[in-house]
Amino acid sequence: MSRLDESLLASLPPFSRLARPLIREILDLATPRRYPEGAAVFREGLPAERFFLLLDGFVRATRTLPTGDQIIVLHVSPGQLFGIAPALGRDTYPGTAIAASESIVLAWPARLWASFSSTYDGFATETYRTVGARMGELHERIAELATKAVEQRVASALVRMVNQSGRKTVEGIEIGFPVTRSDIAEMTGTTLHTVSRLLSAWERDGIVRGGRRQVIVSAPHRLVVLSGAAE
Amino acid sequence: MSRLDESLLASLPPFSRLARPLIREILDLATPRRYPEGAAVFREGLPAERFFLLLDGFVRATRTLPTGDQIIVLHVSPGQLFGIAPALGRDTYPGTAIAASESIVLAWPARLWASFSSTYDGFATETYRTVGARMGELHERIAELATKAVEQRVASALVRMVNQSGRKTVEGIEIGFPVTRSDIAEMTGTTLHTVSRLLSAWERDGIVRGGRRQVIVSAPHRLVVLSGAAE
DNA sequence: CGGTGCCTTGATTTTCATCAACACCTGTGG
DNA sequence: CCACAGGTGTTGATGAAAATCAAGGCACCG
Repeated sequence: MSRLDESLLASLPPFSRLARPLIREILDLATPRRYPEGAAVFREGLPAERFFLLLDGFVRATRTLPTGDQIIVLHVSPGQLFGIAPALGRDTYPGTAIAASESIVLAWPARLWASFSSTYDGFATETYRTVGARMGELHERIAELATKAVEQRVASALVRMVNQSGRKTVEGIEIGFPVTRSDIAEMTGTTLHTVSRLLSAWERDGIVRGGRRQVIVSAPHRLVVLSGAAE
Repeated sequence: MSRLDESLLASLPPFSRLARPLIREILDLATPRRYPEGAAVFREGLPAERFFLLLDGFVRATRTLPTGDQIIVLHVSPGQLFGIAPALGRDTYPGTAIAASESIVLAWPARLWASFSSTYDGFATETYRTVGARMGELHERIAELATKAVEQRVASALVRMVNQSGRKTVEGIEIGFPVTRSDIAEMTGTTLHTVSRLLSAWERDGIVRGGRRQVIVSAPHRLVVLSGAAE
């Protein structure tokens, strides 16, 4: 297997304060892995033996309830750490991580967490900064679920995905990984029927263009308005 | 002001691994404060100048949306750290903290965070463990809001409060701080009308007894069933 | 070329927010 | 000490939003 290049990490927050030789050390401890679309990186409840960095692709974090319903908690974008249960003193993963599109990932054994955070200056700080940001998003989601109507929630979810993974096309901005109506329903706490109706209506209005497992947003600003975000 | 006793902290997770003299040091750096019911410990968006430990009472963390709606994110119980924005690399508080009942709190300046976590072994680890637990709760809440019906959500909220703050009385278990119907609505993303109707119905069924700003749960197990928790 | 997964659309039903009115408790100030 | 105001709680009537029930179509894969 070819050696990984240091530039992969140099610009990412947890590593940005580190000198090249240190990055080399860290990289040499990592195992690169490839996951095809739909493959699980780890599963809810299993021992948290590793933590991960997403290099390329998109990963979906889901959670299954005792009742059997599943919800999509968040999407991980390239450059982000995930599965950082070890950083939070957990010994099992709180959710399942599935590759939303083909993904390339670096994995480190959980026991290295402690040495990374004590040895590499800024590593822990930067990581906890992203934990803080993620908690902020969770609060946001809760607030949204508690107060907003379904239409606004679906609009928000699309806006979020566009911001995280949008790719420009001639038709508008395309969400960068396959999404089904049912996925969107699991993100917003509604049903695929309602999502389908909303997308159809928006398509008639020229706000989005939908395809099979695909959404292209042609009028992002109008979607933001629909989402009821702060003006 | 009288000197604080070391035993206050010795049994609490972030300090439990520390020797008495170290606890003394930490305690001498703390400012004790008292907040009457309804007083704000800190407010959303303000510079996070301090972090806190709740010694006695209950603190409610709320968040206000651009639209003006307010939601109650969580309740802090005695022995827990809160306002730990500094630990997550934030320089403002993400929410507002209000004393739900008269509360006694220790406050430390935010800049001490870094030295605490590097100097005192286990302090950071234990704190991040509680951060992890709190994230777990947030996931839980999201899942609940996304999949459960109002009745189950209200039942869950009561169960949570009972677990956190329940006091045994002759009539059943009483929630340990004043709660209005409207508070419960803000926790569950519903309206005070619906909460009132549910509590009335449950009172007829002998599951709870309600009073002004008070809830006593007489049949906790039946409430757990209603909440749709895992069996 | 049959099957499965994904999507759409209509009809019906349920849940819960909203609108509305009133009762009660508690503390305050005249 | 009483009146009254503001916060709290109850309950009924109504309507809108979204889930559920139902049926079918289309695209992709083996």
